[in-house]
Amino acid sequence: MSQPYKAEEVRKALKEMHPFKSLAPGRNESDIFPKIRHIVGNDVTTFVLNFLNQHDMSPNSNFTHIVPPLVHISRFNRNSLEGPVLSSRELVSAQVWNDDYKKKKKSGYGLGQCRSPTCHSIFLWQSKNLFDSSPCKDSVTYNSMISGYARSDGYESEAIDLFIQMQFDNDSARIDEFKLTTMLNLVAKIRVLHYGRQVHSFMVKSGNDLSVFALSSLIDMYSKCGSFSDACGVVNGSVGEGVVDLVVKNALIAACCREGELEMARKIFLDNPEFNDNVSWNTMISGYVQNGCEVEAVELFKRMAEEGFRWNEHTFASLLTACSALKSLNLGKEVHGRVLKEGMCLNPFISSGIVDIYCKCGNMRYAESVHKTFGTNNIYAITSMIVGYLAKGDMPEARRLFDSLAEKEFRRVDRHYFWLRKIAAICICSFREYVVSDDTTVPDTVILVSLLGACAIRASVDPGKQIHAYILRTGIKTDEKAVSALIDMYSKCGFILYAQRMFRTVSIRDTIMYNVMIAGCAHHGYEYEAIHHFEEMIAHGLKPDSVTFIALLSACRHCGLVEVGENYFFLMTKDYAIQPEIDHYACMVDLYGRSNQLEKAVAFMEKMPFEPDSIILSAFLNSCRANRNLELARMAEKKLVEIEGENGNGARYFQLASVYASGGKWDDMGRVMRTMRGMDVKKLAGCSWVQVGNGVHVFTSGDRSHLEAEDVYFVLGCLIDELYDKAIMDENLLTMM
DNA sequence: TTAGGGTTAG
Repeated sequence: MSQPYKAEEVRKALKEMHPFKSLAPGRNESDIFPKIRHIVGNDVTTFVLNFLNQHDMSPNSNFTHIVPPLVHISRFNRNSLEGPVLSSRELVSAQVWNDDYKKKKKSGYGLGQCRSPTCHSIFLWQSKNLFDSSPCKDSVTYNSMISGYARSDGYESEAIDLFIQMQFDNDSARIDEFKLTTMLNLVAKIRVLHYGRQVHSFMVKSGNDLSVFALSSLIDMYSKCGSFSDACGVVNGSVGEGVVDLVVKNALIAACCREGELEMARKIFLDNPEFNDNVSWNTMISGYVQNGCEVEAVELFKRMAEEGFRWNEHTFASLLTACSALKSLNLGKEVHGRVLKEGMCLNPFISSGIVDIYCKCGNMRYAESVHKTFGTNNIYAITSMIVGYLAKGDMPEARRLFDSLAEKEFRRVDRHYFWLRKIAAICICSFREYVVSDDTTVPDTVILVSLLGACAIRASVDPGKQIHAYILRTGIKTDEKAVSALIDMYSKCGFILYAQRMFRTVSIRDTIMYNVMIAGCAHHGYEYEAIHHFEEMIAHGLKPDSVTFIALLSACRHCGLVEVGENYFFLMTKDYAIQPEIDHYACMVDLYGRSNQLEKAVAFMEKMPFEPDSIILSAFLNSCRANRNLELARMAEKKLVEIEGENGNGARYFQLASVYASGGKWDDMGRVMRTMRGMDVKKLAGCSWVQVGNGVHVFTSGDRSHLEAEDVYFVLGCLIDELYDKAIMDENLLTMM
């Protein structure tokens, strides 16, 4: 027996949509009903989605009762209100899995991404009502309901309960292959290995473990639950040989990539390549990205098109992740252009990926622009932007974006939202407040690393020390990343001796830890120690990366070690195959400039594979000023105007004016000053600060406004005298030698 | 009618 659900009732339900009145004051249902009917004849699904997107769909909402008829129409009754009589089972199916949902999911525009977060639960809530009221439930009814629960975040235990309960309640609803693969899908999602083993045992006992659906689901479940050997065991260890089903093959490739077994993944991928589809290529590209092989991912991306496969949203999403990791602004812009051409910018994965690239490259202006154009409701894009502003130390902007979240409908239980609350601790609260206000959750080391990073940016040693003490007191196990963050924090807050002491006490060091230590030594004028640490890391068999060389070259430029710097630059490309980035080139130009070798700096800039950016030219301008070389300064000015435009960065014009002033070229200086006129040019004064007790004391050049300025300048005078005496002594010593 | 593989944040 099926419960009928007639079209007439749908019409009645629609006519009773009294809450519509509250949407537009003055309208009544007679205005609304023709509109609905009109839409039903065209694209009702869009209407339903927009409706769901625009309104509160919590279970207590006034609108919830109209969801079933709307979904009903969208699924079964496109062209008229007169339609077939539907059973409750069909309605359950319609609401949990309507055709449009599947189509949209396949094209990358899943409902989960385009409607408000509360809506999915309302589909389920309505489905459950229908399911409970249905007098006749068969196996398919149960499958639909279990599948609906399994795919909805937060309803996983309901799926398990229903799966168990069904075996006691209903003789006609037997456990079949559909239910078992659905349960495997659920286990893969919640990642509980022993549940997976139970379902697998059940499949073997009931003879449901041999179909290609079972195989792919089992491989996926074991892989996602962290048991790669079990995933391989599903195909009897014959990985890559005789895999007949493409989905099974792709599941295996994905499992290998997840495990970091890229060579094995590549072997399976290249075995019978004629069977590969877009998913195979996308899985392989994504595998390279997941394992830090971004360059290979970009190469494969190119080959994919060459071999006649079409890029889709998944392909671009992986490629964007690769560009972010490479921090390549040029590549990012190229991909951005391609994405615009392909019309994929509405996909939330894609738009947030583009925002992320610009944030990682530090170009917040572009990031803001993309973010505003392609939707401001993407929590990933907002997270990237907050982190981008934090990395630049721009706390007010980070705070502004965080506050904007309060107006949006992100789910409070969403783990992304949960993470953002941690950022709030960085932006807004002190660590002490964070610990007190959030004492139900012990922060993990990753959170602590973020907090320490913020302390380092703000050069706030006190909260940094609090966090260090908290780690020691609570006995939280610190990994290499946490120790590196502590070393970095102490170093950037000016406490290089603490940083060095901490570094010495650690027995296991990785490349990142050496990088922060080398950079710390370089910044504090311990150039030879920086070089010593580099040699030590090589001796320990660690592989330096591009950051290592930025830190090393930075050390060289601070003490004018031109030849040593040149050697490292050469070593980096030849021995370690590291492609120099713009930061490496900037270090070299600065190194030549500071050593008064302007011709070498110019020759080096001319050989660069890309145009010098404003940072390089700015460093070069400083050298021109020190050397009073006005001809080269004019050349740099021309380039700067090309890069930044006539209305470029005001600080650069100040810099340029001071170059001309230092050479007595008052006409040129006047010209630059006139260019600045009418522009909103502000120069942020450089300043130093020192924390004494609970107070921070800030000093700018020539500033005598401090209450104790007289004493401060007296001590400063003594220090200058002492340095002067030392310089004289050094000079005498050199003469004697 | 209901099940399988590939895409984002620290």
